[in-house]
Amino acid sequence: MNNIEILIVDDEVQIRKMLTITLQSNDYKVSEAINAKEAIIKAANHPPELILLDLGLPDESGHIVLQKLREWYSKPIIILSAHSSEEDIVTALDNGANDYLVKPFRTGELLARIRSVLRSSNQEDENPILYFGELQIDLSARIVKKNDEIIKLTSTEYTLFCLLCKNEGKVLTHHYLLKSIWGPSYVTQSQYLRVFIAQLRKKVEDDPNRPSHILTESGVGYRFV
Amino acid sequence: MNNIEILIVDDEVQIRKMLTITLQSNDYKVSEAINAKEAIIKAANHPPELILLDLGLPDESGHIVLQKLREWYSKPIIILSAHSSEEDIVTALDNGANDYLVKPFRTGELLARIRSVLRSSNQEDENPILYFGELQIDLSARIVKKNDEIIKLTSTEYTLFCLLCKNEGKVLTHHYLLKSIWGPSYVTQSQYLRVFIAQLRKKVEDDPNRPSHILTESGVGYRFV
DNA sequence: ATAAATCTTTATAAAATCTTTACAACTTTA
DNA sequence: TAAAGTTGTAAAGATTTTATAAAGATTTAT
Repeated sequence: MNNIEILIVDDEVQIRKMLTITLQSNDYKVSEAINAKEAIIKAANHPPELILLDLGLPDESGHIVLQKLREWYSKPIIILSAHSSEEDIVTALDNGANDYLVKPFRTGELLARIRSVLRSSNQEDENPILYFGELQIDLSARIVKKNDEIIKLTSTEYTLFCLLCKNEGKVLTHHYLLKSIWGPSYVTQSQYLRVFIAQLRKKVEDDPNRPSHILTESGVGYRFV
Repeated sequence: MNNIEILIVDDEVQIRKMLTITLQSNDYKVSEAINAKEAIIKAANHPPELILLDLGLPDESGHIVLQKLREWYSKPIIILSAHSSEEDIVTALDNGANDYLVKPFRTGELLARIRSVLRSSNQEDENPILYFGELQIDLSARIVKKNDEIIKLTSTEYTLFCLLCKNEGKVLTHHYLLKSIWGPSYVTQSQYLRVFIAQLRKKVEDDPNRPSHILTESGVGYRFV
């Protein structure tokens, strides 16, 4: 079970049953509505990740249900309908349906179309932000803040700082840092490291003379806490 | 003309002609490719907003073209195919196609499905106007205003500006910007970017010498705030 | 077909960053 | 504590990156 919930809206019990079995055996969580009224209520009370909507409902046209849902519901809606007229299809798509399948449809195709619309609706990017006391590093935005103010770091400074932060608490050797940032042919250039560590401390530390985050491990390397 | 460009990939001249006329009369800008090789090259050199891809190409299967495109192209691809087998449909959808239409298709339905996938790829249904201080960007109308006055941006300038605005606060690398706007074969042409950033600043910033919105992250890329 | 607009390329000045140097300050060890 | 080895810092010089204008090429509109 992957916890993706799909709401089936259809008045025919055989179709609901068939869809439910198909979807459940493909690890979706299913809920059902048998008419327009119930569809609106169920969608509102417990919004699913996707809605499969029949157009031929007993109490109200599926087109109306679609319009009402789209006033607030922005996740995918796939129309399943016995009507194959171009007018129905165009109307439904322009009212915000993400796809339109004519009954009888093939199960594999339905599942593929479900995967397709879920894929394109779930393109949200997660934003991993690291927090260390007054410091925060937004890796996807490539931004470092101290007390909520942006600190301007050069490309190399940022790379070095990230490497230290990602290995919080660990001692990173001169050798390792030089190899990671400047490449294997620079492992002897310890002076680079000293210059950049000093610059970083000047920007990041409250008192660069008594660093509280970037600590020196004499003879070995540096450690971030 | 709304400047939304669609690439038609089909080896049959009648179909290309029909599609071109249909799309152009609906205000789309059209380019054409007659085989797999040309499709890849044209998409890479000048990425369109949407690709209509025939599966039956003379030099290589459309399935392969789809896979190659999806390695970097993230905008909508709609398959147009004479094959209606479930296997073809499922394969194409799982390879990243956004929709699959069986030939012969109805023109109105094609246009509705194009509108549908473009709508969900732009995801700005809720708030199609972005505000940043004195600037506002109407994504659906493709209009940028500064202090309520329309700023005239060329197509490329607008695409670049949109990309920056949609990722407000994030640093976008040269590589990413070049790949998104000019295609993967232009990732080394940083000078393009500098020229267009300069032009954008001249139009958008109060003082182009001291930009307040489009910031430079030296050695990395640009950031919009 | 011509004019206008836009894109691409080139050249160069300015700015930012990196590298190197010199020396001061600190740590470790005997 | 003194000597030796390490580390920190500032600043000058070298290099890379960026900004900008403008000329040439291409595309688009009339």
